[in-house]
Order: sequence, then C-alpha cells, then structure tokens
Amino acid sequence: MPELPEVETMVRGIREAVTGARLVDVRACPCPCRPITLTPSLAVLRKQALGRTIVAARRRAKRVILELDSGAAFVIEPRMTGLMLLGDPPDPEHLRIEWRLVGPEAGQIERERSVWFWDRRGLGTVRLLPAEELDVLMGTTRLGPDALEMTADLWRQRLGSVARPVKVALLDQRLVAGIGNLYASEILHRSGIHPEARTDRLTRRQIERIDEATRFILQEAIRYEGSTLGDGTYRNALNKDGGYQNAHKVYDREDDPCPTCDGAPVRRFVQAQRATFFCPACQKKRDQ
DNA sequence: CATATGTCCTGAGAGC
DNA sequence: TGCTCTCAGGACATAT
Repeated sequence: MPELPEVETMVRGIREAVTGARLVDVRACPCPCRPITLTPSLAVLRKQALGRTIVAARRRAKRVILELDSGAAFVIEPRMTGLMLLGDPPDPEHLRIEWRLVGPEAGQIERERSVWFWDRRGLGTVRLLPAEELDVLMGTTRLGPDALEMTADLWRQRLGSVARPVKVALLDQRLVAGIGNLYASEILHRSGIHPEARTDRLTRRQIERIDEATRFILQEAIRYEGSTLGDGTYRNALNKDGGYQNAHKVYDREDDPCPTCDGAPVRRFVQAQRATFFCPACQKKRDQ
C-alpha cells in the first residue's frame, strides 16, 4: 500500500522520463474494467493538458504531482494498489491511464514514451488541478505538514492539540501527512511508545523520539525503495519489488520475536479498524 | 468542533 | 477440489 516512501520511490522513478517532456496524449484504459475516478472528465482534461510540458514531478504526502507549464498539475493518488509505471506494464487488465510524452531524454534525441497509472483495486484517483487548487493541496490546511518536514516543535504542537491513541493520530493526514498503517507501527516501535498511548499524555522526550523515528524509518524505507507485501502489489516505476519488507521489525510479524529486544513476540491487535503491530516489551503502556 | 465509523474496491488465503 | 467468507487499508462521507 503506497505510503510516503513508496510514493517517493514512484516519483523518483519517473522524474527523469517526464520532466521537460511534452504531453501529446492522455488515454483512459481501453479495457472494460471499471473506470477510475478521473477529474475532470477525460475530454475536458485533454483540452487543458495536451500540448503542455511537464515541468516537475513531485510528491506531496502520498500523492504524485506532475506539474505542467500552465501551472495546473496532475495529482495522482495511488491509495491501495495504484502504481506509476514506465514502459509497457505486464498486466493490461488493470491499466487506468496512459500519458503519452515526447521530448529529449537524458540528453538523447527526442523520443516518444508512456507513463502509466496502473491500479488493481481501482480505488486510486487521477485529477488535473488548476494552480489555485494545487496551492491548497501543497499548503497545510487540508493536509498536514509532510512527515519528512516535521520538527520536534511541530510534533509537540500538533500532537498536543488532540487526545487520541497515538497510532490513530499518526494516520490522520490532517495532523501529519504521508504516514500510513505500515509505517505508523514501525515508527512507534522505534520510538518505544505503545500504540494506545494518548497523544495528550506524551512526554517531551517521547515526542522527540517520534520525531527522530519518523525521519529514520521513512528515509530508510525510501532507501530500500519501499515495501512490497505478500500480495506483491507495490512495485517501483520499473516494475521491481521494493526491499523494505525484509527490514520490518513488527509490521506483519505477529508472534515473531521482536528483533530489538530479541525476546517478546510481536503482538497484533485491531485499532480503529486497522491492524496494529507492536512489541509488548519495547513498547510498554506505562513507560520510562 | 473533534473523533468514530462506514464505504469503496479486488484478489489472496482460510476454512469447510 | 471448489465454493464462500473475511480481510487488507488508502481517503473521504457520514454519524456521533
């Protein structure tokens, strides 16, 4: 499930191929699969975007952003199973959108190529947002600060303003943007904080640990190019598996001995309808 | 307002 | 073996 590290990997994977390229076509998947949420309609979107040049590929939280020279931008939300791929994807059944590009690539001659949005479950969305709406998305009113932009002060401020189990708070994209279910468990494990600890009772020291752990876990996961879980859905832009699943300490590791304290078995429980994993020895409820 | 729950979707895996 | 059922969790709509 693409969270910040997976989306960052997608953006890095397509950046070189899309930046500076001109958009010559946008096509919806020709197969009879259910159409993805596309805003505006394909016809309107083509009118606004064809002939434009992609000036930047960026990430905001868990979204991929392709900025056009008009100021508008494609905003792609992969949600559960969406992927950005280069070249010809292997499974045409779940292809949703194709961007056809032309332009110089890596100092070579002009070349036509495609970027694809592939999405098995079809929960993902593709939008073309005008500049003003993009500004709102990039700001922190609707989405909180990007998880990699957080500071201890910001954490203190934002966690202090809510009274919820800390794991649930980390998943709230208005509070901090980019963390999903997998990395929330990993971040709290590294922080040594129980997932049910209330945000309004966290100590200064605990918040500093969340600050450090967030950067550490997310940057490490980016280095590994994200996590490809058992269903094998997530892949990078070249359709290769990520590697971070092998470095998970608790996520999807129920009953395994905790690799940090090498003793207690990892526990799993359901919190706000999501699976939470933690080590009962490293993450005591009432703690240091 | 803050927080909680329901909803969408497909395919893997469990259990009978 | 082949069926049915549950579950996975992104973001947002609706409910409390």
